[in-house]
Amino acid sequence: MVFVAGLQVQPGSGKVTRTDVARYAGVSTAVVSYVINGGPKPVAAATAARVREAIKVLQYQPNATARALTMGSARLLGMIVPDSTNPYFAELTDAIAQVAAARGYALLAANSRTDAETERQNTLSLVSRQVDAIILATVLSPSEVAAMPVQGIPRVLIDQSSTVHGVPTVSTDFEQGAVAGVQHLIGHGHRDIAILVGRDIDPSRVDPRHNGWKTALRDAGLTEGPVEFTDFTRQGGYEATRRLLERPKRPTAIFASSDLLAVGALLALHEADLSIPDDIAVVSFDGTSESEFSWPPLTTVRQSINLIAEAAVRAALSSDDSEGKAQLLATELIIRRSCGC
Amino acid sequence: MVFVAGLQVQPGSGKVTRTDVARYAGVSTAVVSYVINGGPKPVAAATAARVREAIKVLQYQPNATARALTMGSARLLGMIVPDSTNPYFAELTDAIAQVAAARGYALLAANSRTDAETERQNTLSLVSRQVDAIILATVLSPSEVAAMPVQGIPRVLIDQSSTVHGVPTVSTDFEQGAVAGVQHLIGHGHRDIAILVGRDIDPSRVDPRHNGWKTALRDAGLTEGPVEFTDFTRQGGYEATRRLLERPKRPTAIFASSDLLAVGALLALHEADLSIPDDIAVVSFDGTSESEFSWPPLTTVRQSINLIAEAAVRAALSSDDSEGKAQLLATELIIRRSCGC
DNA sequence: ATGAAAGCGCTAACAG
DNA sequence: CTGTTAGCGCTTTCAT
Repeated sequence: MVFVAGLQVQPGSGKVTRTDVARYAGVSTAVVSYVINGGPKPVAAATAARVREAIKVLQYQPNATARALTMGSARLLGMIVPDSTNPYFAELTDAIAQVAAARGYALLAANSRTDAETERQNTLSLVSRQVDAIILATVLSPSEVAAMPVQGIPRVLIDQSSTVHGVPTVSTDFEQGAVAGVQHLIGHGHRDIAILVGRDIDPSRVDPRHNGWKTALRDAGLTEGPVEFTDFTRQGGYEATRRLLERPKRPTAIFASSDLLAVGALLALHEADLSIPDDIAVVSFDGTSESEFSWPPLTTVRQSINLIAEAAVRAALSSDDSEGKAQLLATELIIRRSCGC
Repeated sequence: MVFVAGLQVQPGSGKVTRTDVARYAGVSTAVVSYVINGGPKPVAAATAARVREAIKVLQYQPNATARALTMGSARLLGMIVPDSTNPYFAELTDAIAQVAAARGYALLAANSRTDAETERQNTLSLVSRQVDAIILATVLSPSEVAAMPVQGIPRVLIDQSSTVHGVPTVSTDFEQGAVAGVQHLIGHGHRDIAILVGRDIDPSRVDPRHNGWKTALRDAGLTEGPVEFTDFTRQGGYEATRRLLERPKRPTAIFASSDLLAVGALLALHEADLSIPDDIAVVSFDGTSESEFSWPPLTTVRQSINLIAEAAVRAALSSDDSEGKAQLLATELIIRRSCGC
């Protein structure tokens, strides 16, 4: 315990409030606010210096909770993803946190574990914590999303193409990306191209990547290859691929709708002693770092995580509805060894 | 807009406060608190029912910020990791969030990007947000950690063996784990075992896994194999392994001190057309899901993420200093194909 | 069993 | 340029 100028001071221990700083600097609490926030009123240079000195000596840290109560904003963004350990979402969450931090916002991320009820709870929790907006990769249907009670907190949908009335969407153009990936395989001469698709909670919803695969095949005059639905995990990709290999006729190429699925597929293929890409070629979707270091490295349809992060945060923080539309971001085909180039 | 019992109600839009609920239910705000929190005062069954009805109709969500101000706790835990996209930390963060959620706490996670200054900023940010505790995988030295002004907020160190006075530590027993992994390689007959180690910001600090490797080698009467320091990334593992392969004498086995490093190593090995485990065996550390799906699947020293999460949250939330010590958790050797078993 | 009111730390309108 | 004060939404003591 230290005594400074007759005041009892315990740097770093108990909570130091703005009142302590004011007393130490011999000013009112308002003045402390003015110097901390640079306004709204001017403060004499000498006074400001005394306040700053007091802040330093007392190791004062403003209480963001109190500030949030007063201001009606905690400068906090919320985010919900279906699987926070999926590298794609891990990278995306990180990117969004960086962009948000640059604007002075922190990111409170939640994991719905691909469960509707958990997502609802996550949403309620974020709402009660007064986040300024929620960036949401939902597992709910548009009508269910619309029905959530969010106290007027803005939301931004990511990672899907369907739209919810009044809720802006920022997403990769899954369908076009899938078209590009499958066309690349077709360009290699493949006629029998399978697809691995994530199973959706809502069976009526179709993955746009599935549509893109169909489109590319149809446009090339090819018949649709086998389709395997599975969990959006490495294990899911592994199991789906094993089922694929048990079929009477083996496809010559696989389009996996995520890196995770592709990584699982690779293992199944290796275990079956198949050579990649000679016996069977693989193209995946996402372009996470993991796809770069698999064996063989995956040719992949890369989503631009940075652009999504930028656009999502901008949409989340823009109060004007000028951005109330759906934004579709382009993909980039990354050529590596798994396609046979 | 809806009118209920003469009151103007807009479910889901503007903020509904406890005052609105009280008015709608025809009670005082105190009573609303009593029924929401189940105390501290009893409420007549009929009154409670009216309040609950009002909450439902108005879609009232308590304001956690205001509650935090009053209670002095936001029921929020903070966490800082050096790389949130490293699957190990992604899985650990998720596990901690689950454990925290079970106790009614949310988790605010930050990424220091292995940068000391960023970690300091992250810490300050969490402190000002009044988190109840900070779970920290630090890149700072013990004295630097101790020097941080944290306003008395408790911290728990994870992912390291060194201790900071007064700060409890929960960590895997890195050294023993490394010993087990290297011994396994020795048991396979390897005499020339290299190690891949993460480069530390603080060069004076040695990775306990490095020590474990030395110990196992010494105890077996073997000379130390080559050591490669590198970034704690897949790319880092890749580059380190390429350097390893350029050396005059190639080791017959590699101990990688993380899955990420091992995955990078695998790619370098494949590119060099080396057969794993025949030409060169690999054992890694962590036991993330990624290690299970690489080719070949990695024999790995698994950290118990769930135990770490449990212990870290318990330590973070226990005010008594009974847990003020260092806890070292045991590892488990997972045998897969990369070691040659 | 219920209500009135103080107070958590901060901001900003208003007054000097 | 500086100070006083009301109020953000909630909890809880103290009255009734």
